[in-house]
Amino acid sequence: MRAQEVFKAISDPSRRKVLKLLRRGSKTAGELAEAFDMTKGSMSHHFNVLKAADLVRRERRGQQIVYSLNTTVFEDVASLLADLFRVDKRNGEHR
Amino acid sequence: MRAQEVFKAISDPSRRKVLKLLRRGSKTAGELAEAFDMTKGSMSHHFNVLKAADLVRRERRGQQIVYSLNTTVFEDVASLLADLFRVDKRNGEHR
DNA sequence: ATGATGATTTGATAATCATCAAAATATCAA
DNA sequence: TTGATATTTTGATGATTATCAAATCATCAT
Repeated sequence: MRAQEVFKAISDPSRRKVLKLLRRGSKTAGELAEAFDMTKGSMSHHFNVLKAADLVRRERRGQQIVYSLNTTVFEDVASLLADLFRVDKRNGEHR
Repeated sequence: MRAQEVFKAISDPSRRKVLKLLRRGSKTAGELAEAFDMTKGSMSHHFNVLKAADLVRRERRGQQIVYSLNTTVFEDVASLLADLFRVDKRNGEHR
């Protein structure tokens, strides 16, 4: 997993909203776009960022494209975050 | 907690490195800056971003300033992340 | 008060990013 | 193949961000 791409992806509120919308189940690009006050082109950009971070899956179904959450990445992100905050017990405070 | 500021803060590799350095204990601004190939001014900028996100504590000690991890935010970030990926059991898949 | 040291702030610049409108691609249906 | 629909890609623009050099601020020691 690329921490860089994942955190960048999550740092945008629109993209977090997309992820939230996908919690209830997969949705087409159009369905997702409807929930935003933004052009479909812009939305497509966000989808790409989420895909690059491997946070969503993409699947074509006829003329539409269905997006879904990729929950397997969650564990990676979580452990990465835990690692980031894990205080080292050895070695003391600054003096 | 401001999700926006926290995720933005964490999305930068230099800032994540700062957090990692602080896991072993508090460090002065100068000590932290030494670990980077960057001016102290730039580092100070990163410190500000981390502080704004409440990810670090800042304390003056004489003529130096000591930074330390604020681990209490960790729980907030973790639960926010969990929420983001929590799949809703009710309501089915896309049809 | 003066100088030295540690750190932040400011102003400028280049890079990255979000957004739009328009063009391009893919699929379906006639 | 032509047209319609769903979506992505491209090119441009404005906003944000990371970075630097220089200036400023705060503290300490003389």
